[in-house]
Amino acid sequence: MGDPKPTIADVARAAGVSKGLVSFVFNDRPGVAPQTRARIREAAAAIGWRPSLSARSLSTRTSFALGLVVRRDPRVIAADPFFPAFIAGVEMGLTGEGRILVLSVVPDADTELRTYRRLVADSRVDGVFLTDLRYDDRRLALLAELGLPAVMIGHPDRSSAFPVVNLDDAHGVRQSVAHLVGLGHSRIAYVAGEPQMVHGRRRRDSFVDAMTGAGLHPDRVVDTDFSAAAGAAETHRLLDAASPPTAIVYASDPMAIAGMGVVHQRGLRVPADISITGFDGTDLARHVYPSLTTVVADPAAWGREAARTLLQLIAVAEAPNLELPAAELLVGASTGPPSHADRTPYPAHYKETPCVDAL
Amino acid sequence: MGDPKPTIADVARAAGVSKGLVSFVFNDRPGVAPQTRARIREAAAAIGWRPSLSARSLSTRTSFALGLVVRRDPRVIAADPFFPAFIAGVEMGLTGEGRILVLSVVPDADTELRTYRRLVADSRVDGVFLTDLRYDDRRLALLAELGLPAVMIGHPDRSSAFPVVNLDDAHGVRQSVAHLVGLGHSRIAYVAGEPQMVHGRRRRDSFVDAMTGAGLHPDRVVDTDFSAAAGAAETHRLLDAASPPTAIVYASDPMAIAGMGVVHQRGLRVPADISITGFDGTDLARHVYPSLTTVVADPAAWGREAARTLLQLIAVAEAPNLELPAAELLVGASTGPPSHADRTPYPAHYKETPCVDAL
DNA sequence: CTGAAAGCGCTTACAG
DNA sequence: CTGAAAGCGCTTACAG
Repeated sequence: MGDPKPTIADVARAAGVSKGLVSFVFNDRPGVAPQTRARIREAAAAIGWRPSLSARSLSTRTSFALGLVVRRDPRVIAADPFFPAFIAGVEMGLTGEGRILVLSVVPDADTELRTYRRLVADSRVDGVFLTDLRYDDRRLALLAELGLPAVMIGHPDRSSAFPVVNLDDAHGVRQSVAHLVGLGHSRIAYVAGEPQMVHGRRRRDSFVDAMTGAGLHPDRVVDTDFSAAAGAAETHRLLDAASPPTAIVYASDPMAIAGMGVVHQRGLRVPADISITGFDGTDLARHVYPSLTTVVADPAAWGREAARTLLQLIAVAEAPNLELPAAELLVGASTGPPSHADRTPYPAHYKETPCVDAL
Repeated sequence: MGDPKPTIADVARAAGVSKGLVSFVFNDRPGVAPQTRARIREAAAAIGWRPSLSARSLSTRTSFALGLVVRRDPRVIAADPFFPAFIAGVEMGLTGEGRILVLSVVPDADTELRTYRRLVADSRVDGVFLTDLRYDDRRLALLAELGLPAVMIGHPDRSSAFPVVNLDDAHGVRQSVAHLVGLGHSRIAYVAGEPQMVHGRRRRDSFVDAMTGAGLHPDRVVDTDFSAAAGAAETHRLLDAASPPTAIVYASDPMAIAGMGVVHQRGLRVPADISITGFDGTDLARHVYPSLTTVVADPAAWGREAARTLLQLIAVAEAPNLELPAAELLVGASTGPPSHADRTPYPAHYKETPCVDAL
């Protein structure tokens, strides 16, 4: 058997007070004499008692946990550096708060909504992080109906009572366009993410705006599912066009790297023939050749601040919106001036007759 | 107020039985007449009652949750496709079991051990997944002491009472070596992961064994921290050697892709000058140029089976070890026969005098 | 500022 | 096969 776990009654007995008083002390409620408070703390420490979470959960209807439900294709999420960094950041924001993170990965919208319902029905979480907001996102109404506190990661498409923690990633897209225009590009394409996602379309819109603002036609914009495969396929399509782009802006680093692979496969050079920019600032982007010009954000800071905001919302029923430093362009070696004349694609046997032999 | 949530008492009243009997039915305990059982189920469904998890947790000392504590540098984990896929698999194994996943990302060993202690002290989880097993892994003794059920993802370095769900990844490394040897390579290098991790060293050992078995000297083996930066740095070092390798086997796809970047940066060709193989079978590996020869495993299946094993262990106090299909080599375009003669590195201005212009 | 008691909503021997 | 009661370990009005 060993020593049975001490309970609040043991502490009360040791300190010569009632259980209620011990509870008051451990919940920082006023109305306990400082010396009594100290005596109770000492008694608890001596006995090695900590309040039972299960018991507290039952009487306070609190779970001391936060939830993150991720609706993504596992294949896509595996290539996306956002979530691991975001989660690590959330963890930082939770440190010392005695709360944990409940994670769920779901394949589709129905499962997603069912998962939230269930988390609430079982009192599994005290609040949730809303990532990957979509247009007409059904989660907003559901969570409002369920009365579950939530913090939105990025702005939604409509007003909502939940606080927003935002990081302006569109800024990085605008910088990408400005950078390319500054280099002399005019035929710039954009390989977007999922258009159903608010951040996906917002980035795309900011590309269109930046192009229009520069007096250029944003007529080479394609949507994808964010996968490397889609990035590669759309790159082929763009390059097959009668008037192919001289630069391509991608909505993610994996897609940009896949696109770079396509460019190389077709015997074209980066950036001499095609300039390429990514989005995410992944570690890998710095180590491909040529190193990727990309947009870096700080998803860990995003997670940390989102956690703090959610904890505040849960604690005092309201929390202000928060704006984080915008995503910034990091210029690598994958962007450069376009060639002065339009070039036709180089012969596909480039790779069979490698340049190095020709030197 | 709305309608207060129904309790077990409401169901008992509606069914005309005692609360205890309702509890028996919902816990599938024997000794309830089938018709009574049905009547109680109906009453509960009509009322919309589900047992309160908090109340069950308090009386049964069960949390209905499983834990995963990941000790990894967020930057490295972001590039590693293992965890997202593994977690998605765990989710599949949990479906319909009414259990959730608690995730924690920690930076170091002390925090890691403290996290397990805390999960147990607060009865947060009924069992945990042990990934990234290390030599002299202190978690094994700690969890045994705490009495927390655990399932080991891969074999540990010593015997342990916890069940193992294994996937032979070393097989893929052996296949990589055999593939390269078959192509005619003899100077094959290995860029390993962290040597403190059992799977890291086991893969490295199997590389050494495979080389020795082929009558070759495994004298080009370097350790890394699994980061793309380390993969790139070690690649430079290997290629700077007096007798550089003609093929490099990497312990991860991100390192292999970074290594490929280095090779290209130095004006060498893949695979004409250097063959490269990776490990993980990431989506991106198929879309770099040339496409990466890599080793594919099924981390989602690993997660699913690990979840099932852990649930079984928790339910009946024991579960058998499980062996999953081994990781298999997937040949891409990044491996080919070596050049017949030793070549010196090509001039660094390769990229300034591109081959395509020379055509 | 303090104490005794009810309540959170289940589970589980125990007696019948 | 069934019922009444104690217990899980807290929190929280309520009375003093």
